[in-house]
Amino acid sequence: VNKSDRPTIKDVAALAGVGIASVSRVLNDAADVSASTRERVLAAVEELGYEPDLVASGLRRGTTRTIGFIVSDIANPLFADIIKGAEESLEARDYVVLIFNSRGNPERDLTGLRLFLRRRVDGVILSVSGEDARMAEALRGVRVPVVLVDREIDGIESSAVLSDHEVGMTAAVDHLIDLGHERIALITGPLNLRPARVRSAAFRAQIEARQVVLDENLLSVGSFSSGFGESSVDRLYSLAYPPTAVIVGGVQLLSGVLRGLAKRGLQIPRDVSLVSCDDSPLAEFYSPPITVVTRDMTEMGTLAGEVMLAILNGESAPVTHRCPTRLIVRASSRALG
Amino acid sequence: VNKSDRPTIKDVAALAGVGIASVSRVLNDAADVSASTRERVLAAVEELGYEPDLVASGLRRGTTRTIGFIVSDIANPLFADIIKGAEESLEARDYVVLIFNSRGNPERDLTGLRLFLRRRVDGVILSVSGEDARMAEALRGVRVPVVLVDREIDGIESSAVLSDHEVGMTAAVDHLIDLGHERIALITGPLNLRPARVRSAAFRAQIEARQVVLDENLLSVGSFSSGFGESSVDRLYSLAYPPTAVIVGGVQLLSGVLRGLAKRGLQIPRDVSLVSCDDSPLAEFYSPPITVVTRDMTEMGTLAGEVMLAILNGESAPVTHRCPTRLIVRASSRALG
DNA sequence: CTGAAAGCGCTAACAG
DNA sequence: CTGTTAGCGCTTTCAG
Repeated sequence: VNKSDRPTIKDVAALAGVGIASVSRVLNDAADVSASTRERVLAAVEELGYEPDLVASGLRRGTTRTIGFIVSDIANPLFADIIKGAEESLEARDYVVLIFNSRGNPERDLTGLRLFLRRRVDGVILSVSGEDARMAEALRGVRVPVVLVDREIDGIESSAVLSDHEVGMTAAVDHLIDLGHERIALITGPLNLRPARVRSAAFRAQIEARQVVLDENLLSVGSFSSGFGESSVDRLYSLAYPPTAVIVGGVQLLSGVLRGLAKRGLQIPRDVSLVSCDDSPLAEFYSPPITVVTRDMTEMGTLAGEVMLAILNGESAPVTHRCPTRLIVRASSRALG
Repeated sequence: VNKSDRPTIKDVAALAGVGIASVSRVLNDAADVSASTRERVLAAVEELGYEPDLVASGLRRGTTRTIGFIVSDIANPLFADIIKGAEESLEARDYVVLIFNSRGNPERDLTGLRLFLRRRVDGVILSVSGEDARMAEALRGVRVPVVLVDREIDGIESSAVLSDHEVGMTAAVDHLIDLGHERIALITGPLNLRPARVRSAAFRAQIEARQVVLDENLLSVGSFSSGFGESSVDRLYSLAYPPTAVIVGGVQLLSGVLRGLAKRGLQIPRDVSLVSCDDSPLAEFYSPPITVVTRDMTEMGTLAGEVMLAILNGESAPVTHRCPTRLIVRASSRALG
């Protein structure tokens, strides 16, 4: 036994009466070891309660079998699903996923990235809080595989798993216009985050494609927070010509929007039709149930994990996967009039 | 420069024209180094973009400045808040939090614990999926600090941060009885998880304390899933004497209960009064808004982090913190009749 | 004040 | 088939 109270490979070797290399062999390769050696080693491992030190082995091997995942908001259930998916594919190959929550703060993105690199993670998956130049700069020096999830960073050509927000948003706009709406508002997060950026671009594009006049006053782009949802409603319904329909671009935004609408006594769908991006228990069980654009986050995570594994296995060419979004029509949207 | 493309302390030392020990000194102690040496080292670090290898330093120092956190369900926003709190206190002291999601599977709890120990985390915080004997056994051999969050494990005397579910549940029962309800149902998760165990014990105790007849048929104890909520409602409303009020013991259970109630055309609070444990956007914005027993999860996380830091700093005596729960009366509960 | 040297625990040649 | 040995990159005595 050694000075510390935690057994090392030496202790196991001594107890088993073999060399430390044999212990290592039994625990790893399992190749070319006699049955008797194996047995004695295993017995010693058992008796000592030995757990190999992955820090030491990582130092020696140069790999930690750890993937770092930076998410912009762990409180958002969508991310929980992505993470779950990524864990599933990665853990199947004996990688463990380390999660860092940057909480909407691009500064923390950088901190998290540095943290991971110093800990020698084998790869990073990013759903960061900011897609800015500093992140691009930081990423340029990264020598491990990088996979972006629903994020795009200028000048960085890494693999990515992206949602087809265009399709979903286009469907949402079409749905409302088909119902006779022309004054459609969009409330969404900051343009430096892909979901908001792509959604608002698709929104503008489809409004114009359908020959509807685009009123810039009906665009409310700012943050994904519930508070921004509420203040946006306040502003929109102070307009001379308020919207007859609202598209909400985010789960937590929805809470705020509902609160704002309720506060003003506006009823859904009588006074306003609502479509929200990303499903949630609130959207599903609200009365009336909210029409949403939904997507399979778990699948995106799984895909991200698989892409990571592929890179780790040497398939080097960066790939981009696009994941579908689709409209689920519920009771919050109805014909104008 | 060395064979790999990542600079090491040696490269820095060579470039600065000093010994590697000096580099280490500059980067750590910062004690007893001449200004000129410091400058040259710092310049070399900058030029090379050197990032110290925490795996190597961890091996040498015997500490990784990493705390492992096992949560039973990362998709539950409550846990996101706990994690956020823990991160805040721990990161302030330069520890990083590694999260493992056991997804309601006690088997995965064990896997996660082993993973953490092999990676030489400096401590573990547990909100595990099962409080069983196997976990107790596994924990007995752990030589790093352990902090339990809203969990209790027989035979393990580690520090813990616990919610006062008794107080909240007692208030909920009192509230409903005061409103004239006598047939009160409880739907909650498995008894091998503290929140469900304590809540149902408190429920029974207070029902009896108030001299109300306890009907075992009104107790629905099984899982925290939304599906169990729905099937429980089905069963409860097939009884000859269905409840007039229901206490729901969990956030995802609530979705299922609401669905079940809606399916049968039962209106809240006209046909049934509802109280739910733990607040959520769904509870807040449902119509009618749901009366809930709430608690500050972020604070629990912060506390857990602080307790961990205290142990890490050598304050050895295990402590148990109790965190308050309180009733928020909304529109889902009203006088019977 | 600073460099040389000895490991932390493990794996991967390299000889037996 | 198995033991010995040389590091992985870093921190920390121990002598200068």
